[in-house]
Amino acid sequence: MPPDRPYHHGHLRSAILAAAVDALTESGPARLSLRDLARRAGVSHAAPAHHFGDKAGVLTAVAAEGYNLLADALTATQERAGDFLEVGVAYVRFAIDHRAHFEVMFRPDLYHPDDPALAAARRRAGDALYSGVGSVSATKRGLDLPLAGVSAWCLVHGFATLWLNHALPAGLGNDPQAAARAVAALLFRPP
Amino acid sequence: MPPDRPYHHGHLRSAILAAAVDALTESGPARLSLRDLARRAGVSHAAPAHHFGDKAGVLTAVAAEGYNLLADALTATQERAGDFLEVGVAYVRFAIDHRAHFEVMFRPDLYHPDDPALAAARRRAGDALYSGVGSVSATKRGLDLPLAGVSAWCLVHGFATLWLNHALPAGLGNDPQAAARAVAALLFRPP
DNA sequence: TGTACATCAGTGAACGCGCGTTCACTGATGTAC
DNA sequence: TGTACATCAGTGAACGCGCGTTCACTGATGTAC
Repeated sequence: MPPDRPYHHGHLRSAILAAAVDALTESGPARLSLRDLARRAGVSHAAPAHHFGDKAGVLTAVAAEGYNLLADALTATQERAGDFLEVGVAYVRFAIDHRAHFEVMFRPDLYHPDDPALAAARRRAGDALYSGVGSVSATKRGLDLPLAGVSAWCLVHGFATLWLNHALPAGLGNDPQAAARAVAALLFRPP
Repeated sequence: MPPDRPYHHGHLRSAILAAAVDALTESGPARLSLRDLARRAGVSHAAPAHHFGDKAGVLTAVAAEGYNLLADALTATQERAGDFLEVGVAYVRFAIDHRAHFEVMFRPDLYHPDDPALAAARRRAGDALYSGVGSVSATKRGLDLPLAGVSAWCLVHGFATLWLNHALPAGLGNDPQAAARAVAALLFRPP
């Protein structure tokens, strides 16, 4: 009995990508398997490798998608709020809303870091992050601008990572955005 | 032919722990297998499970060891330098010198987070980290003390994570401690 | 000091499982004419 | 508009591998007497 589906999937690439995000959300990168992605996408078990080469190929696509989503989110916030503190908060929100992407993006050992599409997406996100640095108050105090940007990035990245791993003190409350705003204000808006 | 070793290992626990740190350093937690640890420790493949129960049991011991090492490092720096900036730099140094431990410690999904020995070690490290916060200049400026501590922690944790994943701009140079000192000074020592 | 015995750390053969990979194949698509 | 054919996305059976787990077992240790 032939399977109840057309021979050609049509959107296999995006179907496998969506399956990967689901699987990553459920169990993280360590348990990801191509056969599981095939099962989720309803295709034969060899199809994912046929399309992406190997597991790292799938994760490269996930990371690239993540960097593009992050760039979009940071740019939108910068344009809307025009405030670097809010861009930092948007970074934290992205990490929590797109945990699967976020957990892959910063683990280049999991994917092909030289992939052109990935590199372009990463550059977009970097530009979006740093274009907001101009508004950080550190500038007005004559501090080294790129260094201030790195410092801000480290702070929000550390916050996001620790929050996702339930490592931060319970006293910070349940709202990650409010907590991130309070924690980041110390660096972004010194008195 | 019987194996060329005594029937009772004598220090199996520490041998497996050392093997785990080696294996983690080489390939990370995702590729860790009990059979590989047994091979490295020169014991039968079922021995690690006999001792630690399962993989999470091994990683719980690794995490506990890591938190104790971190507590030692932070306390020693605080006593020697008496400067919270240097405690932050010591945090970064620990992450880089003990990458295997560091990568496990903040991934509670990998181990048994309620293990008593682990919880005690984590408390030691937390105390060591926060006992240094009293010297951060934020205090003098009337800021919320615990919040300043969290902020500092996020910054150095983010720096360490991003540095380990080669995500930071190349312009920061090759010396992680010097770079961490420069980046952290913006928060720890506002002008 | 010697003997008997309980304990339990560690063994090793066997098992079933899910995995990635290979490879000859299938059949839908699109282009040439 | 119709036919022939090349392309190639996706199939599915088969493979070997390393894994965690089980379980009857071995033998060193330490205690009781």
